[in-house]
Formats: sequence, C-alpha cells, structure tokens
Amino acid sequence: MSAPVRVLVVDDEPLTAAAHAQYVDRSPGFEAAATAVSGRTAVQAVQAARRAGRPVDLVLLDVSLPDMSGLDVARTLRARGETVDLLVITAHRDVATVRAASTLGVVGYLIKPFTYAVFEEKLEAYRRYRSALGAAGTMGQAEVDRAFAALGAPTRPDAPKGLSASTLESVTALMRGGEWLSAGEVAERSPLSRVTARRYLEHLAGRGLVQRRPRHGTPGRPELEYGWAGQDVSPGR
Amino acid sequence: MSAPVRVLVVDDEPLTAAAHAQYVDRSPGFEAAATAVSGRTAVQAVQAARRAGRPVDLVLLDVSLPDMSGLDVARTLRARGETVDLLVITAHRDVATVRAASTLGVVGYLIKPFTYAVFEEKLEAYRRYRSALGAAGTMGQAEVDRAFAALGAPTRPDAPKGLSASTLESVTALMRGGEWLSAGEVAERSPLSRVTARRYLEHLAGRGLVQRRPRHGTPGRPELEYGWAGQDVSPGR
DNA sequence: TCGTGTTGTGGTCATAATGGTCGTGACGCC
DNA sequence: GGCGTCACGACCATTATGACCACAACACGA
Repeated sequence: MSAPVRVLVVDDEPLTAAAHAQYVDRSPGFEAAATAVSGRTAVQAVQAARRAGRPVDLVLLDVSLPDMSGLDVARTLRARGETVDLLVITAHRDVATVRAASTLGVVGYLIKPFTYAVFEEKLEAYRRYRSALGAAGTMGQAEVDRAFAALGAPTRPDAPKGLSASTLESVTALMRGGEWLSAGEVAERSPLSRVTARRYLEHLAGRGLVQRRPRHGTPGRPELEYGWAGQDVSPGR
Repeated sequence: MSAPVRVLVVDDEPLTAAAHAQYVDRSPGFEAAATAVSGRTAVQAVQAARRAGRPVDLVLLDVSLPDMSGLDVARTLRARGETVDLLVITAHRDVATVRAASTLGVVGYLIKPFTYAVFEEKLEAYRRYRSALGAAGTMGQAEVDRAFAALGAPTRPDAPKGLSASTLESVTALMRGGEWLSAGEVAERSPLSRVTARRYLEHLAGRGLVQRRPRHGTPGRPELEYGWAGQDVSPGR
C-alpha cells in the first residue's frame, strides 16, 4: 500500500473547508494535510509543505477567495513550478471560468453544492489518473489516453441503456478482487452468461475502471483478460 | 456553420510541420493558419495573430525545439494570458513530460509517429470539447463533465485486418528500445510466438516504421533483424 | 575452386479457440 | 395486454499458434 494522497483544502468559508476536509479523510487513500482560507495562504501552504519534505499532491481549490481568484492561485502555482494537481470546487458555472480552469490543467471541476458520492467519484477518477501515470517510466499512446480518460470520467455512475445497475454492481464487486479475469471466467464466477459479462466489462473498460489486455501463449485467438484499474499492474501469468 | 478552427503548427522539422499542416487542412472545420519552426517564433506567431484580429485557436506543439522546450512555450503562452488550446505532438514518452503537459492544460497528447486516422480522432475530440464549451453561457455539472470527457476520448490505434491494436502497440514499444532484434528474439521477449511477432514486424516494416537487414556470419540461413526507424509521420491512410 | 552437406531460420498452411454480433425469449412496467 | 428492457444462445469472424517445407549462407572435402 502506497502513502496516502496529501490534500490541501482551500476555501474562504471555514465551515465549508472543514466539511471538504472531512470528505477527504472519509475517502480511503486520501488525507487532508492542511486547510487555507485565502489565496495567499494557500500558495504559502503548498510551498511550505514542499520545503518541509511533505509535499501536497492535490489542492481542492475554491475560486471565490477574499484576496485573489482561485484561478490566480492556480496561475501563481504554475508560474512557480509547483507540481501539484488542482481540483476546482466552486459555484461558478460560467463557461469562461470553466475554460480558464481547463487551460490551467486542473484535474477536475466540481460545481457546488455536491453530494459526497459525487465528490468521491472525482477523487476516484484522480486516483486512477495517478495510477495510470505512475505505472511506468515510459508510456505508449494507449497509456497516455488512459490517463487523460481517467479525468474525463463522468460524475454520475449512470448505467446506460442495455445495462442494469444491480448487475453492474455485482460485476464491479467481482473485479475489485484484483484478479485478472477473462469474460468467460467472470461468467463462471457469476450467474451471468459470457456475453452479458462481456458487455459489462466493456462498459467498465470504456469508463477506465478496468483495463484490458490479451492473454497470449496458447493456440487460438487470444483471450482478453480484464483487471481492475487503480492498482498496480500485476506481472500477469 | 461556424468559422473554421485556426491552427498553428509548430515543429522544428520543416517537412514534419508541412505534413502536419496538410493533415490539418485535410480535416473539415480546421485550417492551418501558420507554421513555426522554433519556440520563439511560435510565441510571436500567437501574439501577432491575436493582435491582427485573427487569433489562433489551437497550437500543434512539438516538444523538441531548437531554442526552447515546447513545454516552455506552453508556460510562456500561459503566463502571458494567451487563450489558446494546445495539442502536444511529440516522440517523448516519459511520464514526466506527459505529466508536465497535463498540468499545463493541454487538450491532448499525441505520440509520434501516428497515422492520419489517429490525428483526426484527436481533432474530432477537440471539436467536441469546443462545442461542449460553446453551448451555453452557464454550465451544469453534466455539461462540465461532458467537456472534460471529450478530451479523454481514447484513440484507437488503427490495426489492419489480422492484427490487433494492443499487440501492435506492445511490439512497437519493444522495438522502440532501439535494439536490433530478430523475429525469434522479439518472440522471446514478449508473450508472442515467432510467427506472430514476424507478422507484426513485417507490418511495421511495410509502413516504414522499422527497417530490416540480414544478420550474416553464422551458419544457417541468415537471420532477419529488425530495427526501429524512428520516423515522424507514417504514410498511412 | 567448385560442389555438396549441414545448419538454422524464413515463410505458409491448417488448426484452435475466443471475440463479437444477431435474433430470440423472458421479465417487469406502464 | 402491449411494450420496452435486459439477458441468453448460437452463429460467424477474427487472431494467435504449431508444424511443415523451402531457402540461403557457411563449412568442408575433392
């Protein structure tokens, strides 16, 4: 198990900041390292944490701050070369702010108010993003795409046409076991048929929740095996 | 029908820049506005275009430039508040570069070499991103997610009939190591059989991505060894 | 020097075994 | 009772493997 992701919470409203920090601590693998109530203190907190040898990984950044815009905080951090990831949390819904945040390389944009489920989904997406980037020293196009796709995961865990929520959940639970399984093997370990199992696995793969890779070595067409993303890739067979 | 997206192509290799510009003009809704062969001229071109009232919408940005890194170009543009989108096009595959590009808010990251089909896919994703942003003055969480998701759309490497995309990528990754390997050696270092390895190597050789040469000196039929050719843009459809 | 044997891989064919899609059927909801 | 939805079975398409024959260069003897 790797060290938890250290999170700095920035919000001018102390109660809101505390609530967000609570959300963070509630999420396994994340810990609220500090909170800041202004843009200036936020920048200072990031720099201080890095100099102290315990750098911040992620900043939950409010846009409305008393001294400066959250976007300005982002620009300042970028200009100073701080390598932190930013998750914008704001009530601003205008296109200009969203676009500005996007060009500043934020890993997500959350519109207040939101439920914990939605928040957790964003943290989960960020976790996948990190794991996709941390996998290897060099990446192929597919790996790069997977990293970018992780951030694009929709907030709502909606089950599209043709899929049912309960079945999706059971397949997800099975895959969380960490084993690499083919569609046929998933079918064996669940009351589903291979075709149905494949539909759900493909759906999860499209969302970046599971990875696919061919299983070579035996005659015949290679078997596609699926593995839960968000953990390190096992060396395989 | 809205005005076409104006694109600036940046690459230190004039032939590559021309090829990319051709790709852009070939894509409906996009037009190559200019090309630049260095970081300094790229920044100047963006500023000049904006002042001339015909701003650049998108920059195809190479990382390896003679005077400065493409990432530095991005930082400069961001620092000067230019509101252009960036699509990184590079042979750099290390995580650090990918991560740096990501934090600079690029709309995509393409690893050279690539086919036109892959390139077009990225432009299409960017088009969806723009249309998601341009739809309304204010956005809900769903709209924001859709915009971010558009950029995360995976590029499917186009493999011809008989070859699978993921296998092709693994063979490509192995060959990028720079070593000269025979089909049998590739088979040893991958879960593939010699026959399969040969099929993919021959495919890459046909596209000019790897070179072939016989390995003399030992008894028996000479072994064909394959080496990475390191071209920029393959002549694929 | 030339011809022949030896060696080891190149390249092709048939086979294997799953992937993916289409149509059908059952279940639940309006 | 009709309709939409979701899952299943079966079929065809797809892609890897193993085996086989052919080929090309070296080695050696005449």
